[in-house]
Amino acid sequence: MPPRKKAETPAPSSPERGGGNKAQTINDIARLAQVSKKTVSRVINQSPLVHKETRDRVEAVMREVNYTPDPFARSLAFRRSFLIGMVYDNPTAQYIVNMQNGALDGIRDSGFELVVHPCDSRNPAYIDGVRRFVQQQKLFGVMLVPRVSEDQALADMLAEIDCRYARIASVSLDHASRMLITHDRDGAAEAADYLHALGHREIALITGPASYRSAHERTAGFIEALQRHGLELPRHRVIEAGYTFESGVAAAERLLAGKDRPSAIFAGNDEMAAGVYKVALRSGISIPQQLSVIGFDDSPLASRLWPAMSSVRLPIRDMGRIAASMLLQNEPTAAAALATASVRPHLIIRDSCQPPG
Amino acid sequence: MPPRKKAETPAPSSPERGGGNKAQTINDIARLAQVSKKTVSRVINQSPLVHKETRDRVEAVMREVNYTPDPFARSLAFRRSFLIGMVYDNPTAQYIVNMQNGALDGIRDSGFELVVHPCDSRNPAYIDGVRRFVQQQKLFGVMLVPRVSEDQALADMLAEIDCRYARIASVSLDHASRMLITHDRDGAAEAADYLHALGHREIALITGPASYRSAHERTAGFIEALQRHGLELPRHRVIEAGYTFESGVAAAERLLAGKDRPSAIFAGNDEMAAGVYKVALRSGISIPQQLSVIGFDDSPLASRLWPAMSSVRLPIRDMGRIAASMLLQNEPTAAAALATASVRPHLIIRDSCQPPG
DNA sequence: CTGAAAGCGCTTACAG
DNA sequence: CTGAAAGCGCTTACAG
Repeated sequence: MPPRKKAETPAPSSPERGGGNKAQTINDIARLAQVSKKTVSRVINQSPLVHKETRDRVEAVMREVNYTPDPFARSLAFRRSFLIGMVYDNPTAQYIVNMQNGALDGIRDSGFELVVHPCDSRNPAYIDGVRRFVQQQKLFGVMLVPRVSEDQALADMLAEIDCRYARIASVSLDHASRMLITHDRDGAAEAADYLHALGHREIALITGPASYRSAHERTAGFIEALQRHGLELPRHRVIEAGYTFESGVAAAERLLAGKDRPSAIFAGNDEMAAGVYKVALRSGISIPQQLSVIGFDDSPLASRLWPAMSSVRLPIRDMGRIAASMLLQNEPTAAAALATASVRPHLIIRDSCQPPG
Repeated sequence: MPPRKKAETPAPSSPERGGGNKAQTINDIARLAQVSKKTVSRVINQSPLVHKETRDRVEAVMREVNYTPDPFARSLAFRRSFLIGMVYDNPTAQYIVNMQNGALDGIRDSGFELVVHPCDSRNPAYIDGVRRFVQQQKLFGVMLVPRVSEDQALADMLAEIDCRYARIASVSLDHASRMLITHDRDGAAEAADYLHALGHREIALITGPASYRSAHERTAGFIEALQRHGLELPRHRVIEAGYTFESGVAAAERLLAGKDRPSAIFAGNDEMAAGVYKVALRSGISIPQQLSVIGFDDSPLASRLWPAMSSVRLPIRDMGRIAASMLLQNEPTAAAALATASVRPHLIIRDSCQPPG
C-alpha cells in the first residue's frame, strides 16, 4: 500500500522549508509533501480523489508554511476569477454598506473578494456596463440588489453569458436557487397590525413608486392586514410618492392639510417618513400625541429623529451574507436551502406611536 | 525601412478577424497586426519603444476586435494585481459610499477594480488582516480612509511590504505623494466665522474624541477662528464627546441644562449635532430661534432634520477620486500634484442658525 | 525599435 | 487514487 508507506516517510527537515517571507508555490508544497503538484491541486480544490492520509500530509505542509494558492494563477487556469460582484442601483448608503458587510461575512476565509459596481438602471445601457464588468473580471458570480435585482433583462443577460447570480427582492422572480426573498409584505403587515392594535382607525399610507416591487409589496401587505381587521383605506388616504425625502414632504402636506387628518401614517420607507416628521413639526402637529408615524428600513435616520421613529427593519447584513453564500454553493439545492433561511422583516418599536388622542 | 513597409501591408481580410464572441488573446492581436506578441504587450503597457505607425496599427486592431487584455494573466506575470483596496474603519455609511463612488470615478476605464476591506482598528490585529488582504490579492495599492489613515503602524507595514498607499487625513502625516489633506480646520473656522458674523457670543463646542485627528483639527480650527474675533471659549463650553449620536445627546444635556445656555452650538460631526437637536426639541428649546446649531459632514441627516441643519461639507467623492488617481500615478511628483488639488471643506447654510434672540 | 524563449502559479485533459 | 505534459494569457529578461 504505497500511500501508507508514504505517510510514514518522515517529513523533510526544516532547513528545506520556506523560512523566508517569499510566497510559497504549489511546487514547494508538492516537494515538501512528496507528491506531485497535481495532487496538491486536488487538495486545494477539495477533490474527493485523494487518499485521506495523502490529504492530511499535504494539508499539514500547507498549514506549516502558511501557504495560500495564488488567486490569479487559479483565475487564469480556471478561466474564472475569485471575485464576487455586487451590482446595485441607488438605494440608501446604509443599505449598501450593510449589504456589503454581509457579503463580506459570507465570503470570509473563502479566498473570494468583493468588488462593487454601482450603476444607474434608468439608463438601459447599464446592462452592457454590467456585462463588461462581469466578462472582463471573469466574475465568479454577482449579487443583484434591489432595484436592479428586479430587472429581468439583466438576469437574462447574465444567464446568457453563463454568470451566476443571486437576486435579492421582495417577491420571487426566479428559480429558488437564485432568489433571496425579503418578504417586505410581512413587515408592512406588522406595522398595520400594530397601528390597529393601538386603536388607530384613521390611517394613511404613503407608498413608494409603483415601479418598485418593494413598494408594491409593502403597500399590499399594509392594506391587506388592515382589511383583515375590517378596515378599508379610502383612496385619498393612499398617496404614491417617490421613496425620497422631498416626495414624502409633499405627500405629508396633502395628508395633513385639512381638518380631516389621519391619526397615523405609515410610509414605505424612512426617507418619506422623515418627510412626514418635517411637515408635522413645522405645522405644530406633535408626534406621537397627535400623529403616529411608522417608517420602513430602520435606517440610522429613524433613531436620530425626535421622537425616535418606529420602523420596519430588514436584516440587510444577513441578507448580504446569505446571498453571497448562495453564490459560492455548487449545488442549486444547497443554494435554495440557504435562501429559505428566514429573512423576515420585523417592526422596531420606538417612540413615534401611541393610541389616538 | 521595414516599419514603413509593414505599415503599408494591407490588413488581413475580415474572415480572419475574430467574429465570434470568444475573447481574443494577445496572440490574435499579434497575428492580425502582423507583429510579435511582445510588441502588442508594449502597446498595451504604453511603452515608448514602439514606432508610432506600429502602435497605431496595433491599436486599430485592438479596437476593431474590441480587445482587452486578461487582467489575471497580467496579474500573474506582473506579480501584482489590478486591484485597488479601500481600507476603512467605521465612519458613517454615507461617507463610505461617497468615497467608494469617488474611487470608482478615479479608476474608471483604467482596467482597475475596487475591492473593499472594512476593519476594526481598535483591535491591533487588524494590521495583520490588512497585510494578508494586500499580499494575497497582490493589491496594486490601497486607499486609507480616516481613521485607519492616521495609524502610522499601518502605513509602516504597507511600506515594508512595498505596497502603494494613499492616506486621506485632516493634516499631513506622510510624504506629499501619499497624502490627501482634507483641511478640516478650515471648515470649522468657516463655521466659527459664520456664527460670529450672526452675532453669537455665547458659543459652545462639542468635539469628537481626542484620539481622532479630525476632531483635533476641527476643534482647533473653530477655537482659533473665534480667537481671531477676540472670542475665548470658556472651558465649560467645550465638551468632548465620541462622534456618536448618543454622546452628542449627553453633551447637549450638559450644555443646555442650566439657565446659562449658549446661543449657538457647533458639533464636530452631524451625528452629535443630531443629538443636540434631540435634546433641544425635547426641552422645548426651538432651533434656530433660541439655539443655533451647526454640524460637520453634511450627511443626509443634516437635510432630513427639521429645521434643516447647516453643516460643513467635505467633498468626499472628489477625495475618493483623487486618492485613487494618486495611486495609479507612477511619478511621485504627479501624485503629489494631484494631492494639492484643493480639497476644501465649506459650510452649507440651511435653516438652523439665526442671530441670537 | 522589435522578437523568440522562458516563466508567472495554477488547472485541464489524458494516462495509468 | 496519482502523475507528467501541455496550456491559461500575459510579461520579463535577453538578444539583436
